Amino acid sequence: MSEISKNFDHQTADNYWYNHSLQKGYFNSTPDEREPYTIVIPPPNVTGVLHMGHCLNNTIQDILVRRARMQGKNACWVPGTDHASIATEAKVVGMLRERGITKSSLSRDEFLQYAWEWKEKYGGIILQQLRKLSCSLDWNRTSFTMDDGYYKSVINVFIDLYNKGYIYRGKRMINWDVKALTALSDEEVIRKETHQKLYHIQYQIIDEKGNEINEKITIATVRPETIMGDTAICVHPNDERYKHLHNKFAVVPLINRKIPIICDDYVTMDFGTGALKVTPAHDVNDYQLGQKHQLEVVDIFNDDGTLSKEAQIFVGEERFEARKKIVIELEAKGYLIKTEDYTSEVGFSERTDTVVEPRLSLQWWVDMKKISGPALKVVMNDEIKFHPAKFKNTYKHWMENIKDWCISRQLWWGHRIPAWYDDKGNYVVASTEMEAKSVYEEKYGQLATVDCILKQDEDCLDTWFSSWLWPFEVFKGYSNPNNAEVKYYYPTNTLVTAPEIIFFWVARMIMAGEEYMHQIPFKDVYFTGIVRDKLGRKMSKSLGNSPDLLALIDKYGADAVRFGILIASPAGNDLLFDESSLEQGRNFNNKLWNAMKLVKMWEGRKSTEKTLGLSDFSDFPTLWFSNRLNEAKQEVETLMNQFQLSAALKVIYSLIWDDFCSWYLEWVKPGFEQPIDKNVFEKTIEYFDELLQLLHPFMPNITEEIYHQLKERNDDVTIKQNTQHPTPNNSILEQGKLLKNVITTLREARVKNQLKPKEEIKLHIQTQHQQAFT
RNA sequence: GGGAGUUUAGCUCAGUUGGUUUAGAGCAUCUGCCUUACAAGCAGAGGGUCGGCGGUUCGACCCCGUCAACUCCCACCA
Repeated sequence: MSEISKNFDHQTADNYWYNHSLQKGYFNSTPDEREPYTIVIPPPNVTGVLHMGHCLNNTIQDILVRRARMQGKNACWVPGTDHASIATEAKVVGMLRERGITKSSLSRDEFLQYAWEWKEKYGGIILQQLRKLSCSLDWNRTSFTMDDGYYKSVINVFIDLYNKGYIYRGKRMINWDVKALTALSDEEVIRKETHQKLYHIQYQIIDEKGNEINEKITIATVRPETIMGDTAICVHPNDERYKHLHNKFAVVPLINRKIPIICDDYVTMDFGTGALKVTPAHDVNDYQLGQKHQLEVVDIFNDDGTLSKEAQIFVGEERFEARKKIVIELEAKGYLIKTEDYTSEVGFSERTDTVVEPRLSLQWWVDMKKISGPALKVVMNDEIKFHPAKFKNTYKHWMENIKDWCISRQLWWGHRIPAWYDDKGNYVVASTEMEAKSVYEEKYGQLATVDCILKQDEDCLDTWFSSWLWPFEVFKGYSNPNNAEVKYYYPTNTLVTAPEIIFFWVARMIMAGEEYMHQIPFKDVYFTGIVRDKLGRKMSKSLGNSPDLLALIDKYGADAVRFGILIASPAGNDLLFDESSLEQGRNFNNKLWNAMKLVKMWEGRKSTEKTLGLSDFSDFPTLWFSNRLNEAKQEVETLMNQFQLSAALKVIYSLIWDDFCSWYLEWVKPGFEQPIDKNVFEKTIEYFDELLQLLHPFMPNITEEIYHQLKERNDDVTIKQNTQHPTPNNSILEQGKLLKNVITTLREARVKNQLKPKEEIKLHIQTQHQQAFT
């Protein structure tokens, strides 16, 4: 060991000791006779860079895994990345645009080649960053949701669910992202309060024969550009104002289409004018109304949100441009009779932040009622435990009102849907073209002609349709359910994830686990808080309030970052991130470092004589501290078992700083250049070791380094097994408290009465102590 | 509109099946100290009528009611 520096140098510790443990292969796992402890990482987006959320999430996982490893379990933490179809495709499209290439000028294969190149180049970044955070992942097991085997399993799961009748193809109202040209699930739509205008538009009434009568009806709408898609006007059956218009017709302004006036109690009489224009192609509720009343569906939009030929007017205009223009025209022609300000919630795409367009489309769906059955039960009966438990309510509510899952995405980057179509719209589901042909022939007879080829669906599957297999597919559990690995590692132990993806991911993993492994995928789910800034705002790129994590690691060290984020992270609550907690972590590092320096100074001054420092009160300090240590270990054990990691760290922090450094070390500290009792010295090293072991899962680098600085040895803290913790002796602990009080009182007395410091205190302690303990 | 949750020191949070807590911790603040481990430190100090009101009780931060504020989820009236 080199000379001990004045302050702790985190960079040495971060780099050296972490690489050292990696080289020794401590983090690699293979099945053996030990009890396994398994965590699969929530795979970050392959395009991602480490942010504060990852930092919190992965620090927690690393703590759990390291602790299990130190308890002698076979700890296995599986790393990997998610192909993240929408996010990645957007990045690749952006990259191509910078090079002057448009996606539409490329073939599917050409595009995918660029995408894979991009993935190879940048896809590993986030995993490297996890190393910087000192995460003890089993790197040999790194998985990717589009690895060959994984890809095939996803496809086969689709085929299997289709054959079971759980997957269907249906025309449904979906959320359409006009920028990404893809369908979005409800969960990917963010509703925002938006200021709008409510336009009151007048429609001419005509009778059954088509003759104009002297009557008009006024509807209120925020979307005047969709009137060309109107196929009815709806009023409440009991609304006296409109009773005389039942069974009459109205004329859509500007395009003069005749539409019926229908009645439905869906309409709210006192909202707007009490009359509703019905546009089945462009509104979810209107679509349902349309189905009920068998209305015509007129789709007036193209994929990209411009008006189609069906609109008849403003064809090719962007939807919001068209809105402006149509308002002008309606006003000019006297149809617009009133405009009022109105605020309501509008859906925005989570990915592109454009206004979502409700749209009818043929999509692939999973019938969730058929597959979700056991997933509710295993959470409600605590077979899978949620921490904190309050998320059970949220989960229950969603599961009981579960809706079908739209799994097709109009993207190229992802798992291509294994459906094959002929030119008449017949289709079959099969894993390859060859297979598709034989299934086709079985189902529909011979292909009509030799030229008539089957064409594969252009769409990809939703990203979550691959990641819901993650807990078993990283062990090849679908393709080979009886392989030794999956049998050993599955079910995994703990899932650590964000509450935001409880439905996207957690619920669906439980369903997939039950469906294919006939077992739950994990026993405990720990939901972390959301990382917010000091002001309580969610961290996001657009706000620019997300600090550069790697810069923070450089500045404070990985251990300090881990400490800082965890100490500020109360169980079950959001975390308000503030750099000052990292400073606290750095200071704690330094405190430990200096405690080590102090103890090292005594090394050459061991004496066989009883030569206690400040006090001469026999063996009390060691007796007291060993009991205090055991007490704290029990507290930590209890807290860790309840997933109260932040509280456990606080216990360790105060054990080390207050009890060990401020009390114990001061008590046994010999006077300047005085010898120290050999026994006490050895005990002190022993306590220090145990403290390092306790702290190691939280702050692996400094504990590893001090462990080796303290004493020459052949092993590492990383694999050291935590020692037992006997029940502490309460009367000794009480005596310790008493003694602390006596000393504190004396110190106060010193301040007030100007007593001399050290010698006076020593004297007083000796006499007071004898009174207290003899 | 429906559901869940929160409200304790400047900030972030603990807390008790209701009685040794005259309500605790960390951070921040203030005061004094560069005392041979550590100023990234040490020794002290200040700071809360436990969201408001009412009730149950010998006794409530803890239980009940009510009001208020905030957060999240779900559904949504054009």
